[in-house]
Amino acid sequence: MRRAQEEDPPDPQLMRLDNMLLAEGVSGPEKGGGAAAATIAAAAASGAIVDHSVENSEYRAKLAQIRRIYHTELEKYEQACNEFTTHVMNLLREQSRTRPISPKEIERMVGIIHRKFSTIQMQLKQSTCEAVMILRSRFLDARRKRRNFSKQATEVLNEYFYSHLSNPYPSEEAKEELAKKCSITMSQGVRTTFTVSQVSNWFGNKRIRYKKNIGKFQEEANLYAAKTAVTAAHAVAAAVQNSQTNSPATPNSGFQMKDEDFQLDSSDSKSTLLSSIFTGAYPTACFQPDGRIQ
DNA sequence: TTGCATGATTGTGG
DNA sequence: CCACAATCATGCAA
Repeated sequence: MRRAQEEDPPDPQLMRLDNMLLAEGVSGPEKGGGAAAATIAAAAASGAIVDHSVENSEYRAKLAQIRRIYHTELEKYEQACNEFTTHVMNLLREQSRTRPISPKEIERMVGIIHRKFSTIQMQLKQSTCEAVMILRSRFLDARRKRRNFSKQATEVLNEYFYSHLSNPYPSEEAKEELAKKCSITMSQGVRTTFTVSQVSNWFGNKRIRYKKNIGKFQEEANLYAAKTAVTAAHAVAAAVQNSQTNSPATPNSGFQMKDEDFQLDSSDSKSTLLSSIFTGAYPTACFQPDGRIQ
């Protein structure tokens, strides 16, 4: 009775809960996850890749389970509320024989009962919302589902990165190309798609991390530089037969990012590392950062 | 179990 | 919208 005013206004929180349940497809008509599918589609469109076959169905199954529980509970409450109301009405009717009972009193009693049950409903809605949120975060937050790319995919990306060290900003088309290549090489595992945004992410991360600690990446850089150099050398060898150039490797210089301050000083250890590689296996290759043979 | 590697997201600036 | 920087959350090896 005391808390009559608590529930009287249309309660913004309840509306929020209702809206969310509706949006998630928990309340509302039972259909094969129209809203749920939309949610997933939206997540996928925004760059978060959801593995379609397995994850999607699992998500839907769980959501359907939540929906089932929600509806049965709701129905139970509804029923209980009605039963209780009629019961109280009968009692009042009984009492009306011994004392006068005003319609106002009846109304008041009914109101109290309904409010009581609506708070219970509210709790149900709240916990359902929580369950859905947890489910969503479990299944739709890509960060929780991070998988390392396959070795081959990383290889492809690294090859491009180190062969375009002077300007490691692939164009849109280049990104698409890379994404395609990576998709092909990512045969094993669940993931079958490699998107442009993943390529962008990768290059973004790579650039910043390379720049942050160039030393750490030297070995890798030399590896890929040598790799591209040797392939390029083969290509060029077909065209240019007199490869008399035998200068020691002029290491990757002039790594330019958008920031001016980002520049490789081509002075230190890498020269020795490079020459060790080049004197061994690729003595004739004199490469540029962007992979061109000089 | 811990520390580092790494893919994705968020916030900021151009 | 893009790149960057910082940060998150997970994967993985020591």
